[in-house]
Amino acid sequence: MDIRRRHSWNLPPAQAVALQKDLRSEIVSDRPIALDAVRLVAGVDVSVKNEQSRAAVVVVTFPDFRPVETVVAQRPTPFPYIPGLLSFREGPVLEEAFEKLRNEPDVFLFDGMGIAHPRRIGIASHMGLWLERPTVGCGKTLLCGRYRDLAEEKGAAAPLVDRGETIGVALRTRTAKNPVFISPGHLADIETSAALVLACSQKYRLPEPIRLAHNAAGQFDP
DNA sequence: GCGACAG
DNA sequence: ATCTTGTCGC
Repeated sequence: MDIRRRHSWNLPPAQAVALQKDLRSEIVSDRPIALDAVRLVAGVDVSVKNEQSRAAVVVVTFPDFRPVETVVAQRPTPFPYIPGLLSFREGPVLEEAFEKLRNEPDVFLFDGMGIAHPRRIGIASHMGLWLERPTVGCGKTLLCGRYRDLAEEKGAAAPLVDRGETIGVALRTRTAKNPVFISPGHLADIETSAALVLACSQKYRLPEPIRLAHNAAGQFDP
């Protein structure tokens, strides 16, 4: 699919932070996802091994998760892992993978944060600006913010709050398992983002599209 | 200054 | 993320 390149990824950390502060005003995080109209959901993930990064995007039907397309891309890892700057590490290889996509997913699920980020522009939000489509962040561990204890049952949720601002939700996708952390990426809101992730969670803690992308990105031979 | 810190 | 075997529990 056609991607709107917004800037170079090749920036020193200080400039990357400045760029995030500049782009954050463009993020739309209060727009409900039209869940009734969702037919295709994409799961996005990146694996890294020996200086090489591999991205995988798996498109599945919704709400029954039949795989309709898988694309992968691989290239040298261009940027170190710096908390808060993940998009500059994974952005280049993701861009390459997205360009190979023949389908136009209604929404993209990312392994990582959306606005639940110190500058409110995690990888799901940032790539949302390039994709110009609804994106949702689904992280396994917290980058910032706090939340109250939540019930043990699947579906239990608690607001994720940072500096007095509600930036997402801790959501239990499996009973008695650790919650995942959901936040809108772009063109989405907290409530429908959480509803979508829950609807995509079947037998495992991670929503099906992300799980499939994780497998496709998997371990590989550099 | 100190602690925290997606993948 | 990745390095890594067996092992405890449903």
